[in-house]
Amino acid sequence: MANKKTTLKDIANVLNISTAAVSKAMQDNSRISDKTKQAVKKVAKQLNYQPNHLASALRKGKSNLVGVIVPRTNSNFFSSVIQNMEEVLNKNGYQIIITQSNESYQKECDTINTLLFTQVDGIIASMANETIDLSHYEKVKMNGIPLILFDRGENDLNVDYIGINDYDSSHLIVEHLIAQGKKRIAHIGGYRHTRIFNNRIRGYIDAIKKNNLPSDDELLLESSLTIEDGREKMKQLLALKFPPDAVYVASDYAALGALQVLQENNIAIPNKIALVGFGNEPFTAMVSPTLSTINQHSAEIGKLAAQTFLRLVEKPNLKQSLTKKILTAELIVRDSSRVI
Amino acid sequence: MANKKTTLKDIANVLNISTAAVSKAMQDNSRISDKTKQAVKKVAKQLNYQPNHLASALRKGKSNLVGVIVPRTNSNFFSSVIQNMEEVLNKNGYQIIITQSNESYQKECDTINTLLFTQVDGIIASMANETIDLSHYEKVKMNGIPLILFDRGENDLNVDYIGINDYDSSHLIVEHLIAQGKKRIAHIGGYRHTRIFNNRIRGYIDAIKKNNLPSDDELLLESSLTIEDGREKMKQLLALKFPPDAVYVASDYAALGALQVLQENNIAIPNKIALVGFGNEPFTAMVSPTLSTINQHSAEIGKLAAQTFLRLVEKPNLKQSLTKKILTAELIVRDSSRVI
DNA sequence: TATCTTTGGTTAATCGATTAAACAAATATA
DNA sequence: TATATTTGTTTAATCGATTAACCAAAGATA
Repeated sequence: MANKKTTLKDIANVLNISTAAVSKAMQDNSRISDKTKQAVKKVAKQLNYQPNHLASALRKGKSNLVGVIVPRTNSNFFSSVIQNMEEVLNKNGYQIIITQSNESYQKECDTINTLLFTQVDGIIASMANETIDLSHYEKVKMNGIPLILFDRGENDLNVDYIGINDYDSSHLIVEHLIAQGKKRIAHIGGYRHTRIFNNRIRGYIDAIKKNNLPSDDELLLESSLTIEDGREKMKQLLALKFPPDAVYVASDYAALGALQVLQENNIAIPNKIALVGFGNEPFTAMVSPTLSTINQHSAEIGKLAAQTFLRLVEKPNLKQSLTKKILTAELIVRDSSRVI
Repeated sequence: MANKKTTLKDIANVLNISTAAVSKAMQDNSRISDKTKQAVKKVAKQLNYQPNHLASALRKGKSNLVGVIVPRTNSNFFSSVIQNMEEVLNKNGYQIIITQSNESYQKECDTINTLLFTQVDGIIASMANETIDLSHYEKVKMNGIPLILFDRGENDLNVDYIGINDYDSSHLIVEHLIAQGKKRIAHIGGYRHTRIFNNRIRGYIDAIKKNNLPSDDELLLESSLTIEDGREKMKQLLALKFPPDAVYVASDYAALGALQVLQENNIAIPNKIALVGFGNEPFTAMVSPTLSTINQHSAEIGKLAAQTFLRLVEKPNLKQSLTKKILTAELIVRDSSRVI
């Protein structure tokens, strides 16, 4: 039994017809007789025929592959976005190639090269923390394939973006904390150069001002928002002459670190210090006390990103422009900030 | 500015040489003069040439793509395995396509079809919980490309496997719990038809017997090991006439569910009931009390799987056989089971 | 000087599927 | 009956990169 893969030609030889006829039969072309179609399919099954995707992709100029770039797959947010994206795309005949940037600019560049090299039909990405320079993304645009950003995007690229209203989310959180009687609210944020974190910071500052609360520079910290960062920054806040009575952390992971530090110091949550995270990672409902957070609608984002790609990929002479789809985030109040 | 992608032919036209010469120049073939090579590379850069991977893959009969199948990407174990696998493979010129089976047999079949269709050069997989029938994996073997299993494998497939010594891990855990003075040890396990869970169950039973402890059918439960299952099964154990004084859970997620139930019932951990999980997910070090667990060496598994693939893919007339690489798991004792 | 080697390419076939164009036979239409 | 249309299929070109085989010119060797 030869191990060679079966090709259209093999089927054609068996039936003594042309490969063209076989190809058309497989596609149910109306110009091929039912008799031939049935014969072709029967032989195809017998020979365990697997179409060579490379060949058809080369000929058709389409790989039916979509590249997906995320900072990491191991957060529930990204993994859920991916899963929903995949569902929509699979249904429409596309496969996805998932890659991780690990928050590294260099890895993101490499990854984009790889995806272009693999001839993907489009790229759906969420940018790494480190990324400031955008030339690698410009390269994607120059290639004429759709580029869709989600969550971590950048206006300057002038492409489609799907995300939540980060600015308003900060208002939601700050006003919720004020309603709980909190007066000195700190923010452990991400780095300003990332648009979403910048928006959360701006939202925080404006909400503080709007409500006539003290806006103290000491209360606003930037970090990469890992668990370790959360611990570090929380310690910093506790060491202040006037520590905050509430802390809004721009990521659930960092919030978890902050939570640990509070518990290690036997600080009553939420009475002494209230805590709110961001992202609605599953563990936020599982830690004790349960953590208030923002639901980012990951499933919806995944689906919308996929649909956007599908819409764009149809357009022959693609010329993308900044098109934002902003979902309304939802505050989930749990024990860590429910004073009552 | 035309949006068409540059091909070798475009470069050849500019320089008035053959595409063959260009192709060879790009590969630093010794039969091409340095002058030509430099000229080619210069023009290639100017025209922003991106080699068409489909074409070269088709011609060379190699896609340099490796398919990876995991139940889900959002556990730290799988995400870490993937990351390490990716590192090794990237270094050797391979890209990976990550797919998720979502623990579904049907999705796993679809996924394999997709990967074969995409002409991957090999598949590295960890099987879905649901999977019992193995014919889709047989199809991979018939295709003549390497198949490597990790963590969730199956001897009957006769391929390479990388995992830990699950059977011995159960002994480690049971004996640790006995050392803490525990006498009635329960096991919330996975389904027996999955080899690794079966091994953990066998290890548990044998360790119990070996140490002359009561082996009570009520103390051994099977489930899919989600958080929800953990909660459910823990409640079941608490409802027993003689509840256990220690519970060994075959997954950290289910252990977390069990932990919640214990806390909701104000049961002292570990004094009244000790708890041990499996997998060393990061949250196990973050919950309170911290959760004892088994380190599965995810990084090592990822690297070994990748290396195994690289070794196999070189072999022209591949004929795989059952080759197991078993790593020694390590028990991490934390507060949930440290009685002293 | 005659022959062999080396250098630096060119030509043409190939990977497997797709598809525009051509064509013969059967059927319909006038 | 003559012409037009439909049906079913074949031929041949194509996607872009690779490579075996070939070739001409320059340099080395006897």
